[in-house]
Order: sequence, then structure tokens, then C-alpha cells
Amino acid sequence: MLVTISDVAKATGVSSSTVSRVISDNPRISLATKKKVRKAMKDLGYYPNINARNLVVKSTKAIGVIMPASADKALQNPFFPEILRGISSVTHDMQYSLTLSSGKTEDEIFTEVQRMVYGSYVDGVVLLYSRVNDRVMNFLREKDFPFVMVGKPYEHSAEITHVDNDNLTAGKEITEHLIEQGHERIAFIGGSKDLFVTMDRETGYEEAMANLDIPNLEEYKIHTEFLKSGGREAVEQLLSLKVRPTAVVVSDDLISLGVLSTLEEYGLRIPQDMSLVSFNNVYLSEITRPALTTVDVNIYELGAQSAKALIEKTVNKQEPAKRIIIPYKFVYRDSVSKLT
Amino acid sequence: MLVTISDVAKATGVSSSTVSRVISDNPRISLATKKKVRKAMKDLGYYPNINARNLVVKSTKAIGVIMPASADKALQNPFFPEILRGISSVTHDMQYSLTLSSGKTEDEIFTEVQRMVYGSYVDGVVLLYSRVNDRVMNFLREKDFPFVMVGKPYEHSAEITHVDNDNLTAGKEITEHLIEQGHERIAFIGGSKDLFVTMDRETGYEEAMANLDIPNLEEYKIHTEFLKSGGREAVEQLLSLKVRPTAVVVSDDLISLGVLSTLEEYGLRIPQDMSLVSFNNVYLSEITRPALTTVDVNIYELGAQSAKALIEKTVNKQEPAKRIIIPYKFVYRDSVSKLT
DNA sequence: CTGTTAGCGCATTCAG
DNA sequence: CTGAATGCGCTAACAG
Repeated sequence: MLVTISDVAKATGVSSSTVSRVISDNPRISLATKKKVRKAMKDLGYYPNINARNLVVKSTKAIGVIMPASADKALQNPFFPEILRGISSVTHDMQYSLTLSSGKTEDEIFTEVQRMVYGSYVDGVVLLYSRVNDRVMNFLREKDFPFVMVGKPYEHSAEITHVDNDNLTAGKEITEHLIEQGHERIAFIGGSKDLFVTMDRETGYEEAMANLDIPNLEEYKIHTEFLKSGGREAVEQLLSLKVRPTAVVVSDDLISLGVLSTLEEYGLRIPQDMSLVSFNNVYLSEITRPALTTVDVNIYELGAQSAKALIEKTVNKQEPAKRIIIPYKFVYRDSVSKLT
Repeated sequence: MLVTISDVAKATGVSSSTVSRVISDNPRISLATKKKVRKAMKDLGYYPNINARNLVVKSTKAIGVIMPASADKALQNPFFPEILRGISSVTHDMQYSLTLSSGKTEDEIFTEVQRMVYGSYVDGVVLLYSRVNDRVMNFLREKDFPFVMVGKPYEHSAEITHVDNDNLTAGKEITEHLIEQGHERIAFIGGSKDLFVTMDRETGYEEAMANLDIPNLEEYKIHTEFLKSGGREAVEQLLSLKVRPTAVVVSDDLISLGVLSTLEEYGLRIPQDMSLVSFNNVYLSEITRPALTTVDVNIYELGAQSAKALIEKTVNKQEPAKRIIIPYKFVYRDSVSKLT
């Protein structure tokens, strides 16, 4: 049933260590025996047992992907499948396997990561989020376990390999785009305030607004859930203001979706009555009516680069920490009007 | 650095087998020693090494999820993240881990599955597709390796545990809905002809059409790629016909997306000039304008049930094959017009 | 109720 | 260039 190394050893008349060497293509084995052994492996249907191998070499050639709590909701945001595409593309090329986290709450995730690390399920993990004071990250640092983070680390950012966009500048520039179109009362809708993406994009927005000589209104900045329903709440808050904004920068396409449909429900026309710019350029953003002007952060590359960096790190623990910045670009569509 | 079972054995003054027994909560160990050992485990920071364990018990408590070729494209269809949500929810509850396939071509996938199986990476796999004469499936059957399939197996369906919708009836009924609205010239757009979902839905469509006394036109049935771009091609074919259909049933929301935008480009209005019904009820379908009338196949449950069935099967290899049918329901939105 | 022994499948010294 | 011996960390008889 199960063909082991010693089976092929017997079949070939060599020792099992020789077979092992053939597997790792050790140069000290003669071509003749290599051929002989390889033939036997094929004939017998031999495949290395990964667990036995992992046990002795203390490495798994597997990486874990940790989604934000909660994985179930996260997968509803097209951002994650897309980043998974990027990751899985390089894991596949490098012959690594990919284990997905599945915890719903922060606690569950933490436990899961502990198991992954202590149980040596994986050689490293990529963290698909970046929040302030994250237990998981602290744990990983403490244990000196290889990981890379997508996004900007809250602290020790020089010691943590991470791949990110320049979200601050992007936030600034996209807001400036709105300003150039004549908008002044511009609101910001973001996800949770302790998510670093949100903070960066918001800071960029604030910097752009600072150049305007209208006051930087606190009530124009709204934080909500990273979900379509988040967009709804945010809009309702915004519309209840005495003086409404004429434009809004939204930190995630999925939220924009909710913003859009709620605005529509309330009878506002986009972009005539309210302009909208967004982030991510998930394929959603070209489907909505109007299609969204958004910043394309190249999600796929975010994933691919993080996987690549992680694998480098797992093979060479001494690999220095680095920051990898993925360029973004603006995609102008139909959700912004020119104010005259 | 790494705490092993014998470390805690020494620390506690018992043998390693005793420690092993308290890990598995063996009833033959006294409560006193259990407590003592557990304390030591905690103090020392002991965590079981999964590879060592797997090696001896010959089980991994992990399942593999095989996406259709190509995983990279597949992840672009919201169907897959959603089914992953369902799967990961139950794997998590059952304390299983989840390994994702990442092959792009059929060959790559096949190799990957072989590794998973022979290398004992996983205890079982769930196949997220069903096509005629699939190498992967044949391999799995041959090896008698636990697997379940989402969709209907091409053959031996009684011996293969699968979870599916009644796609035939759904296809029939949704077509009948169109007919009830007065449509007669109804086209069908589906994915690849050797994908079983397509075939079932198409057969349903044909059965409904058979009751009409207009000829069952071959040129009204189009097969294309499971992508947005597939929708475009299909529409162009359809519009080139002498006598155009007034309605079309599309076997996947993502294809519908392409259909919709292409139709729009050609200046046709939906649903006035062309009605459209679709399948899956992926969240896309409520975003499009008009929102899609579609059949909700309960993707999440498709995933959850398949994972559940697979895990049952891995713990008990004798578990009989079963067919699990997930109910669908119609979601009526704005993409169908009444013909008078 | 607990300890001793053996072995899972493989990689890696150390000899030769 | 190859073989023998050892051990990775754990579980599972088999004793007692």
C-alpha cells in the first residue's frame, strides 16, 4: 500500500541512505545508481512521506495565510481572494503548500497561529492585515517566527518585513483630485480606526484637506465596518449633517458599494449630487453604476511579493527585514463630477 | 527551544508515554498525574509536534481543497471564496486545517493532488468542480482516497459522495419562469460543455423549451468561458443571429456580468430589449443594474456540507457514499420583463 | 494506573 | 561513491 524508502532500497539492492541521497539529488551518487533507483521509485510508485521528512529536517515547505478576524466575513471582500491569487501563484512556483487560517474571532485566530507555530505546521505566515497592538504579531515577534505582513506595522516597522502601498500619498493625491475638480467639502469614510490602512489613507486625506482654507471637520470623518453594510451606516450619518459634503473618499471598494446604493436609495445622484472616490480597484468597481474612480493598489502583487519575501525569509532566517512598496495607480471612471 | 514530550516527562517525573496519554486524555490516567503533567506542559510551553504525530497515526487532520484549473482564474469568480467560507467554517469547528491547491493547469493540479495523497499531506480532498472524465477524480477513486465532490459526478455517481443542487430542475423552472412571462425565443449561455453544472442546467432549459412548440434551436445554445469575457463573446454570437432571442438564461452570475455590459454596449436595454436570468446569486447579482433575477444555490452550504461529509469519511472510511442535495431558491429582481 | 519497548519514514552523521 | 547506525517527536502495544 504505502511505498517507503526502504522498499525501493530493497528493490534496487542499495541502502536506504542511498535512496535518500538520490531523492535529494546528492552529487556524490553515481549516475548509474541514480538511474537505477529512480526507475525503481517510478515502478513502485514511491512518493516521499512529507511528515517523516518534516520531522527530521524541521521544515514543512508550507506557509500559513492569516486572514483578519473574521475570516468568514473577510472572504466576502474581493480583496482577499485576489491577494490569495497572488500568494498561491508564488507558493505554487516555489513548490510550497498553503494553509489557510479559518478562525472567526481574534481569539480563535490567535490559537490557530499558536498551533501553526508550535506544532510546526508551517515555516512562516503572512498576515493579511495590520492593526495596532496585535496579539498575533506580538506573539510572532516574540517567538522570532518568520512572518511578513501586508500593510504597515504599527511599530518596529524597520524590523518587520512588510509589503504595502504608499497609502498616505495615495490618499492625499486622490483627495487632491477631488479638490482639483472643485470640491471643498469632502468627507472620508474608512474602516476600523485601528487598521493601519485606514489610518494612512485618512492621514493622506487630511494632508490634502489642510491646504484648503476650510476647517477640517471631525464629523466628516467616519469609521465603519469593512462591509457593504458599513457604507450604509456611514452615508446615513453623513446625510444627517447640516451641511453635507459634495464628495467623499472611501477607503475600500466594498464600502463604496454600500455607500453607492444607500445614496441612491436616498435619491441622490452620483456623481452630480455627490462625488465618490475609492480604493483597491477590485473588479466590483467597474461594475457599479456609475463605475468607481478608484486607486488600484495592485492587490495581486501585494500577495505575490509578500509570499516571495516570506519564503526567502524561511529559507534564510538571517534575511534582513525589508519594506516592499507596491506602486498604485489611479483609475478614473465615472463617480466624480466637476464642480463649477 | 523546542519542548518535547520527554522534556515534560522528565520535569514531571513520569514516562513519556504517560505524557502522551494525558495529551489524548486517556481515562486510565489518574487525575492527579494528569493535573501535574498539564501544569508542566503549560509551564514549559509544550505543544505537540504535528508531524511526529501524523507520522505515527498516519492521519493529518487536514483536508485539501482542489480548485478547478486554473486556480488563479477561479478565484476571480466569487463562487469560490464563498464556498471556501463554507468549508473553512466547518474545518475550523472540527479542528482541521485547510490546504489550498494552487495549480494553474490540469497537469499541475494533478501533480499537486498526487503529492497531497502520496505524501500524506491531507486526509481527504474536496473537489470544487465536476467534469467529464477527470484525471484527478479517476486517480482518487483508483487509490481509494477519501474525497467528496461539489457537483454531480460524471459516472459512478452512486459510489461517490457529492453535494450538489438539483440543477436540472432549477434550470427547468427558471426557464419556465421566462416562459410564463411570455418569452419564447429563449437562449442559453453556459460554461464549458464538459462541466457538469452546465450540462444539468442546460438540460433543464431544454426540457422547459420542449414544451413550447417552437423548434429547439441549436444556435441558441452557447458555450463559453466561466469569466466575464465569456459573456461578451456569447452575446456577440447571439446578436449576430437573424432572429434574436428575447431572453437568455445564463448559467453563472459572472458570465451574466459580461452579458450585461456587452448588451449595454450594443445599445440594448435590459430587461426591455432582452431579459436575463442567471445562476448562483453571488453578491454581484444584486449590484448590477438591473439587478439580476437568479437562482440562489446556497454556495456557502455547498461548501460546509462537503467539508462535513469529507471529514466524516476520513474518520470512517466505511462511511457509505451519499448524495447531498442543497435546496435552491429563486431570487426575483429586475432583469426580466413581461412580454405582452 | 503507569513504564518499557518498538517503530512510523526519513535524513544525516560517521565509517569505509 | 555507498552502507550502518542513530534519532527526529510521538503513539501503541505489551507488560506489570
